[in-house]
Amino acid sequence: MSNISDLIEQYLKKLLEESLEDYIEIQRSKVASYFNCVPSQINYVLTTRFSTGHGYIVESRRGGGGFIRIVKLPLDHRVNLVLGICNMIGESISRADAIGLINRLQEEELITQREKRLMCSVIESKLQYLEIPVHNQLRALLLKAMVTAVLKE
Amino acid sequence: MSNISDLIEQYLKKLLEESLEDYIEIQRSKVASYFNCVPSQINYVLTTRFSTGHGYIVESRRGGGGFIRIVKLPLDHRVNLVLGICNMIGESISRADAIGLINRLQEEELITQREKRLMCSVIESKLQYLEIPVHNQLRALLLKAMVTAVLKE
DNA sequence: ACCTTGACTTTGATTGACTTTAACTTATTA
DNA sequence: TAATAAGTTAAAGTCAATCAAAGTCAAGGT
Repeated sequence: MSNISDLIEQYLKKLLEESLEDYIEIQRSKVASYFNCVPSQINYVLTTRFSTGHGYIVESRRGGGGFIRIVKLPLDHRVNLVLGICNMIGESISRADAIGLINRLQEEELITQREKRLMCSVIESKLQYLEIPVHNQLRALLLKAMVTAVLKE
Repeated sequence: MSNISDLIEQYLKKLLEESLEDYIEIQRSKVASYFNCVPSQINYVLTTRFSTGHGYIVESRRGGGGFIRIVKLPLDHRVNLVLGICNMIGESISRADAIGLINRLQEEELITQREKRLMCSVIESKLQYLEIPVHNQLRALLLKAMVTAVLKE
């Protein structure tokens, strides 16, 4: 215990709990200097403890007035389902499997018809520049991003 | 997060919303002194947040009695809508412009909050690990596919 | 294995010096 | 006197420098 990363993790989770919203906005440099560490340490904590796999979404903006926003996904069974789905998708997925999964989501009424069309259009768009293996990875990446995004609420 | 540019953006959008017309006319120097910033800051906001990519047209006149007119393009003529938007997107689009366009679609209530989040997640997903040389082109491709999927009907 | 650090990169915002344009005012000329 | 040219002032435009973040990555530490 009490390595800096754990302390920062606890600190951020406390902030999230105290927040009236389901998210917090921090400044990387502020948090870093509060903990007397280099700024990139914050990135380390974010990627190791606040990934989508852990039920968080991290957004940010650089430049003057930049910030990092940490969104906590509500942990109802729907979300668990989707986290499970993300796990299922893994690093790579075929076109057919992706479409199948999207159809499932729609049958379960987790997404609307329009959202299904939208997601399928992404999966099926002709990415003529890419090699096949990269294509499967790209699909997985995009699909997970999309599934996560529709839940974030 | 209270950088001046964001505040100016909000201010102008509010003016546009309150306006009875589909445009507003401002004086650069007035707005600048209202926000206590240099006049060219207004230009920065206009080019980064009110580009045609974002669905606005900016016209102006210099000299005595000069002004800047910001026209909000109605994105609502269903028939040519998809074609027009795809045209706007072109072969290549920056991350910022893509997000701006998606925001416009939502403001115009052509897409829902969830659909917006979904689309943004695609645009913002971290593709950097896959070695794709042409991010801007890929973005354009995906965005056009999504717009078409969700708006054609 | 996980954590910590720091050099380097990328993105975004702010500023100010300089340029261009348009309207107004005054002087000059047919 | 009316038309035109020249000068003055009041805008807006451009661009490059600088500042202010956050991101990446790899090397080293525990």
